[in-house]
Amino acid sequence: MAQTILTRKAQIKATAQNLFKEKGYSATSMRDLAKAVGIEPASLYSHISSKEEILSSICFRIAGEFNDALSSALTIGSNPIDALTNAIIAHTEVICRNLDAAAVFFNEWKHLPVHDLEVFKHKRHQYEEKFKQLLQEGMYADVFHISDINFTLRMLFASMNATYEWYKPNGKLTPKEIGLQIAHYALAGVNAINNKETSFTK
Amino acid sequence: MAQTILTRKAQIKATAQNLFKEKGYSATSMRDLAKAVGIEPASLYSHISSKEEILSSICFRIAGEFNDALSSALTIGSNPIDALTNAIIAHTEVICRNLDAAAVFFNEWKHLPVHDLEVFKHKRHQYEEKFKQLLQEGMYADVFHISDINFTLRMLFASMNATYEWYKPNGKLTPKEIGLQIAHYALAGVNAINNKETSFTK
DNA sequence: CCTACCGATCGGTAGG
DNA sequence: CCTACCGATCGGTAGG
Repeated sequence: MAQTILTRKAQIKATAQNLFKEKGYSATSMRDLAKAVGIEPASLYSHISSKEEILSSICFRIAGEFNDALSSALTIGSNPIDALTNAIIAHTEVICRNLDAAAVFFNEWKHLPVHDLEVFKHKRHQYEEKFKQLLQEGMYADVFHISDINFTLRMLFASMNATYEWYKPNGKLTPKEIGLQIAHYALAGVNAINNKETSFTK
Repeated sequence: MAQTILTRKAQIKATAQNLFKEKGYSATSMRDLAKAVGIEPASLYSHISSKEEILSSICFRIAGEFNDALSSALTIGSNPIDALTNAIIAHTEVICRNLDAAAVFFNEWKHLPVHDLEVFKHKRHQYEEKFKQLLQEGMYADVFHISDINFTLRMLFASMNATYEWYKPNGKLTPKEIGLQIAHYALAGVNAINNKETSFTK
């Protein structure tokens, strides 16, 4: 019984992720969602309390995955290059194994109810600050040479976050390889001292 | 008289660009738009024929600006590095002088009516191909060293297109400086032979 | 999980 | 550019 409810709830969330990605949150109606799930619109409310709640759960679940993946990644590396590389790979892997939800996370967060929106923006800022610290540590160690750290941070997140737009699960690059390539690209831009030895430069 | 109509129409479009950016296309109602313009909802239809038409005009106007800017930029440069740098600067400048419209262009194109959507995707693909050719020309000239050209193209567009998210008209970087920085970042990632002489590496 | 239904809002038109 | 209005659709509830 509880099993059935959880499964249906998970199905609703997975379907919502896909619809929100394809049509956007506002253009997806609860009737669209019900139809895709195969139940009547009113029946959705036995499993979820509101449309906004679905969006919040998607956005905060992904936020949590990013945080957890980063924490795990940083327990491994030691020097700035490895630490940044591992962080980039971890971030990219989260996107690649949550393609629909990541698209919603990046494009639909502005439709979060006001309170959730504030929490969301705060969490995202804190997360980005951790990457900024990784860059700073590389600068202190004189291994990264960065003239504008905020600009570099923007380039890095732009490179990583666009991954959901083009990654294909059956493509030639694995999520890990993509992360590594992005890391090489970023390390070159950051003029890391060993960028001549990366496989990217071939 | 014609002047008044044109001015009102321009005002409606400018207001729509701003609302579509802030709230998204689907979540912006014609009543929201009318209120922001200061007229009754029905009065909008004296100047525009439909909500979709506003979106189409925004998306295709920006597409045209990107194309025109790229054409102008490529009449200047000669060697691959200058050509790519000029193209990147041109692209970035279009974004920076059309902040609202560029955000709509990047995030709301999926709501275009079907026919316009097909045309839009085709134009965008053609435009991206021109940048791909610039990368290829640099490879033929042995001045860029790229292992995966599609990957590099994605990195480049990700870096450029994210600009609308953080550019501030009164910030310390001008659009041209931003374009130049992105070009240096990209040229490092592409291992251009002169990347050690760029100002970015300081 | 369904039937039946609510008030609010949607894009857009008629007619001036 | 406005008043008046249309049918369609919205998110969600009552009650079973």
